Amino acid sequence: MALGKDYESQRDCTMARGLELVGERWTMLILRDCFYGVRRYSDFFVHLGLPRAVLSERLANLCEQGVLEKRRYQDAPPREEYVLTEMGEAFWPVLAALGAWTTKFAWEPGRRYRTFLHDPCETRLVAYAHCPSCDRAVPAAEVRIVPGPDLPDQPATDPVSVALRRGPKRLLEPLIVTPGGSGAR
Amino acid sequence: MALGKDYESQRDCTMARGLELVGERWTMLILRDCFYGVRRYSDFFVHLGLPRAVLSERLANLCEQGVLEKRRYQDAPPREEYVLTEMGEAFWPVLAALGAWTTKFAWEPGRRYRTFLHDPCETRLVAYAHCPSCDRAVPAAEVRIVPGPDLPDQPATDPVSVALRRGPKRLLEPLIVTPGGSGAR
DNA sequence: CCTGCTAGTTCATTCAATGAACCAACCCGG
DNA sequence: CCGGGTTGGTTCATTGAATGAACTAGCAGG
Repeated sequence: MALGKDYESQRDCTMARGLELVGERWTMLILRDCFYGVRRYSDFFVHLGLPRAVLSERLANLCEQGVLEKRRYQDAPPREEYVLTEMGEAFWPVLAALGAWTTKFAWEPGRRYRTFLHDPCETRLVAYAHCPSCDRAVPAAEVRIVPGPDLPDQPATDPVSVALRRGPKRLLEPLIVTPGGSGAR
Repeated sequence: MALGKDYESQRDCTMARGLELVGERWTMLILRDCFYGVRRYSDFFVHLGLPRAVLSERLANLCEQGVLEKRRYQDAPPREEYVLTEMGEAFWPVLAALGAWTTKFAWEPGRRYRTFLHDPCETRLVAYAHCPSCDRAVPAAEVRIVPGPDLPDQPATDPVSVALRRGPKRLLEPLIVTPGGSGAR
């Protein structure tokens, strides 16, 4: 599987679950095009230059997941368009964060990169994880990982999953992995 | 190519460029594990359950791009660890946004999802695109797309790229694509 | 009736992911 | 100094997805 969509071993993680929805090749670029205002099959096709079969499959998948909605905007001749749902529009922070990260750390000179400004004030966007209570940006080092609830099913038994359930623990702290029960490293 | 890494047709877009760095299958999950505190080859391996060859290739790639650093933390026996660079740590908002999006829109009941809290105040994180000037979250509809600079090389000629260069334009506004010069739709 | 446009489907080929096996360096215990 | 265990890989046959080209279908307009 190539950038296949399942990550069966990662059932405890929302990020992995998200990647099952949008992590396949081309999918995020299709969503980006939706934000650009692209709505028609043929426009996605000419802009992205991907195989038609892949485009069809991805669009159908995104509709099925509720990220896009396919709707008829004209009856004669029948024409369909793909538009972002509320869920799809809510994906914007992910793309904004990705674009901001690349702009800062992987900018390649000599390319005509588009930029994104806050229209009213013409300021370049940034993207943060945010704490609604403190009302400020939260760096990874201040984030606590909280293991998921105990459920009747069997939890993952690999040493790393076990260590992550031992919590509490913050991001970026080295994880102490104990292979089989004794201390390591 | 399966979630291959190049998107040659998308040279004008920082998001596509970012996906060339981290968009391949497994790569973002490796980064997530780095934030979890995983550092050793064998720990990535047991936790992710991916083929060793893929893990080796992805780690080498991330090091080459400057996202991770491979360093020896012990000489006898020689042991290596992979840690996030400044660039790698700056990727956190992308993962946070992805996790928050999934939590809100694609939560599957019956899974032991980990959650992420701002440790000092125990508040669940959100993620936004942010305007440093207005100091507030910026929804997609308020964002202006600014075409990249004019450069000596040949710009993309597909109708969608042409339409995007006509700007100014906001995200989510339907893009008027003119196939070959006459109005469409 | 003929042409063109949109929105696909089908299919042979290519290339990456998978998974199992193998390998090498090193430590430790006997 | 021999054998077993751990770490950190590499190699390779197999599978399955992406690619790209060809083909199809519905409909409008002339």
